[in-house]
Amino acid sequence: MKSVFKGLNDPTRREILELLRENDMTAGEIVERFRISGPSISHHLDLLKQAKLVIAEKEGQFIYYSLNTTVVDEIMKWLLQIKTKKK
Amino acid sequence: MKSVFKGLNDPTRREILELLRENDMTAGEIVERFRISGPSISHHLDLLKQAKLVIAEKEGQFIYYSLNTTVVDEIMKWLLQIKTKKK
DNA sequence: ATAGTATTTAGACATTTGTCTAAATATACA
DNA sequence: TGTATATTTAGACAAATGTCTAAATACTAT
Repeated sequence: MKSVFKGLNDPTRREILELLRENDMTAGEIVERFRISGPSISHHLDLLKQAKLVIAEKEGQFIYYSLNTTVVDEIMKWLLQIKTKKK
Repeated sequence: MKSVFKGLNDPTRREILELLRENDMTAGEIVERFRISGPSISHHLDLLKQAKLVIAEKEGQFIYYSLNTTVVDEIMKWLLQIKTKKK
């Protein structure tokens, strides 16, 4: 939960999630979309992975990243709970 | 949007939101619920206010804080969008 | 084996963040 | 007016964060 909020709290990471909504992508393809260095993107991908917001799968020399939306449900549940004020 | 994610990215602030779900509270009442100093809580309240997650209303020497859930809708919308993968 | 490509790991560095204490501001009341 | 209460503002400081370059690892193909 904590790691999910952390994962979402960076514009680059949110943009990565938006990209992955369209298509699964390799780390390299993701890097191409940003002006940030490869290692920095790799670090962001690691945080997203820790938050279980993405899944990484190795295919040969590439690593494919894809969205994992099950964790998003948890956050939505929490937000919905907050939304139902008692008073 | 950015400030909302930031607002949500701290356990103390999330706990404050959960408290305010039950009842509107004064700054002092909120401080009592934590072991953190008054100024620190005040700072968290300020961030929540900037994110428009809470509303502050002065009543005499007290300041009442209450939830503002309209911003939560925005986040939920974004999350829903992420959830609807294209591929 | 060697060289090339894809990606991550390591380490450094500036910025942001969360916390604190001390001081300032605002209101209530005697 | 003066004192107590409620809350914020200011400034300091350690820890966390996002970025970079250089080096390491893993796989492919010549």
